[in-house]
Amino acid sequence: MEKTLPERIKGVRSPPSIPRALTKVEASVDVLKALADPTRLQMIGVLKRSARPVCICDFTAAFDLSQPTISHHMGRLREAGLVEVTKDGIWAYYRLNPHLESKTRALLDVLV
Amino acid sequence: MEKTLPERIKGVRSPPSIPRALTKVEASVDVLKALADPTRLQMIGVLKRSARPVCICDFTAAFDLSQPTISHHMGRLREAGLVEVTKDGIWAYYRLNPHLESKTRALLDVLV
DNA sequence: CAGACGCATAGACAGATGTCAATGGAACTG
DNA sequence: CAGTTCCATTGACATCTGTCTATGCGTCTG
Repeated sequence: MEKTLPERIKGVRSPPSIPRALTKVEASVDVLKALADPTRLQMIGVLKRSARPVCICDFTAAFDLSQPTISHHMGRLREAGLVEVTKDGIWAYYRLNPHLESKTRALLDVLV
Repeated sequence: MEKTLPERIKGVRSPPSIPRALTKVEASVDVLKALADPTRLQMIGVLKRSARPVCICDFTAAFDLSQPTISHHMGRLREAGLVEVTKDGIWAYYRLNPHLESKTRALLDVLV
């Protein structure tokens, strides 16, 4: 990774090409992987539109998926740094990470 | 998919929640899946920054991946409608799809 | 304290994904 | 025409991913 497109070497035939530097990209990929699932993208949409943190039990009720699956998806979003959780007694409330990088924020603004 | 967060039913304990409509999201997910790979995201970056179509042989030379793997990744981008190919004799030139939806275009502007 | 409840973790499993070597096909060259 | 070159397709394989059931853990309530 992180290479430069080469000049065409095999000069036998007429060479085309456009050399270019490749950019660092790994961080974006982690966020994209986290968002590249319909359930998780909808979850993020709900959280982004919600003024207050949302109880995860509401997602469990809203999607046709088991409670552990919902928990798994939210965990993926948490690992990617997209959401934060706060516990209140028995409940877990999730909200968008308020300290998202501006690039990530811009991404969400486009997506949801 | 495409549901509404329910009113909290189990009124035994104090209920929280924020009902909300979930949005259609499938199209975005396909694009996100196509972009959620470091090789493909770099490819898209190169194509986006390039004024002219880029020969796929340049990607084969630039990445430490086999030719079939590069071809496979470019195929994924093509299936997602992100790039177009034109053949010139023996060579294949790829460019960004010039008719991307504005939302997709905005996504790429944020990402690369 | 005993039971109920919300949520996370563990384990299992099918299907998708990233990678490569081998092959095939189209187009150019001599 | 025979050989070469570029690229896509195929088949194989290990890993990742999404899903479920079962279980465990912390918290509340009677």
